[in-house]
Amino acid sequence: MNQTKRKLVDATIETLRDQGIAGVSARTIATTAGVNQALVFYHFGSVGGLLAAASTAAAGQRADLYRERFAQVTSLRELLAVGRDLHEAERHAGNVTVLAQTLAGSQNDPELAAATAAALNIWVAELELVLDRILGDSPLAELADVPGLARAIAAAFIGLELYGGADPQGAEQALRTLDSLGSILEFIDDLGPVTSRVLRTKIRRTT
Amino acid sequence: MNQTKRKLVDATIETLRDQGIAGVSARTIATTAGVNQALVFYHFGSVGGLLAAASTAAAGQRADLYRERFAQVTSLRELLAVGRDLHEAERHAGNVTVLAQTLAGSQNDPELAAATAAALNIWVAELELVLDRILGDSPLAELADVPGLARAIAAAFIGLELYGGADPQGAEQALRTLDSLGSILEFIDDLGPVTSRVLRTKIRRTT
DNA sequence: GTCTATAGCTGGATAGAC
DNA sequence: GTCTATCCAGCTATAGAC
Repeated sequence: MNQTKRKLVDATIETLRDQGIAGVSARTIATTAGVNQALVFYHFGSVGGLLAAASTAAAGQRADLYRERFAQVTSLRELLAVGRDLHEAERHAGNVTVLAQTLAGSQNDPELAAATAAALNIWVAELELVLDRILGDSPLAELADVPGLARAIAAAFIGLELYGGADPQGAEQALRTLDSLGSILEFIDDLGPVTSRVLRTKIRRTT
Repeated sequence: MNQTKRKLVDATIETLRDQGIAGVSARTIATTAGVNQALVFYHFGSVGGLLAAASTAAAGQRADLYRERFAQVTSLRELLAVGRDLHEAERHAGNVTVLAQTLAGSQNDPELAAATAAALNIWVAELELVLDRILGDSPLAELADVPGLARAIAAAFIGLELYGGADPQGAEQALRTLDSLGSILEFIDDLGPVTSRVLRTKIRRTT
């Protein structure tokens, strides 16, 4: 990848983090990158194209970084802990914000919507791997189908990220509660065979 | 409230729903409202002021509408069902999208951030009421503190809304899984006294 | 309270020199 | 591959007629 292209992608992430989707333009990005505004169109065709590329790049790079951490997760609580770390680290780097903001921008830009969905799927795929491994034969796996759960977690994570932008304390409060919920789910995970069977039956009856 | 002001607020909601935060401007909103663009500044001072007003209005009106439904909720599953209805109904009306998009716009606009946080708190307050009533003395209430849980639910809901804009099928999959998770939590809610005690002990040990 | 008109700026996008 | 220069559309915001 070209040096200038990379600079533009990095600058897009930075601009998205600091200004939000409403603050991005070929000019603001190019200024941040220290290159000429026309290069946005030369390299990416349009601002939307650059946003899409940045969205994909941010997700790809970061998922690579966290793959090893994910691989070591053996419980829901640990998964939550990784999520917390990721939240902290990426809040400053801006990679989660990129997803949140491009997601918001996807409303009126089908091309960006496709790219953002693809970027999100990178994370979702990682989550599916972890969940498959963690849940294994626990009662949780039986009903909380892994693909759906992975998507719910990713969406909730994005929502929390955005929420934190408007109300940091509220978001922190929510995060603490999620830790507690993790304990509950872990409890389910550790159920004895008898109680576990009761749960299974109960669940089958309600679905 | 003035007729024109109302028209502008309604048009803002509509524009936010159809174009996203990146697509709003005094002109696009005024055109949708069928009034002159200068009136945005006359009535609301700035586009940001109008966004803030729309955010507050959308949340207030809708919370009023759903208060009765919320009051009849007696279980987590029912709460989820109301959430699903709200999701469906408001996706078309655009009131949830307003929150999601103004939340995204809050990144670089402190005034809008404050207004959006206030709007979200309207929903959070409703949720707290319901959760307090539902959870009562269940084992869940002991650790999943209600204020944090209410905020987590609101944030997740917003995240799902945004996610649905980029990947409708993925969002639907996630929603289905949340229904299942509701069953699990209800199971916890119905635990016998013995198992319930085991859970409490376990939880105390981990926090 | 609502309109027209306009100043002044920033936006996307392209042509063409280098 | 990068730059300057430029077109034109759209933007916020204000002044002033009605």
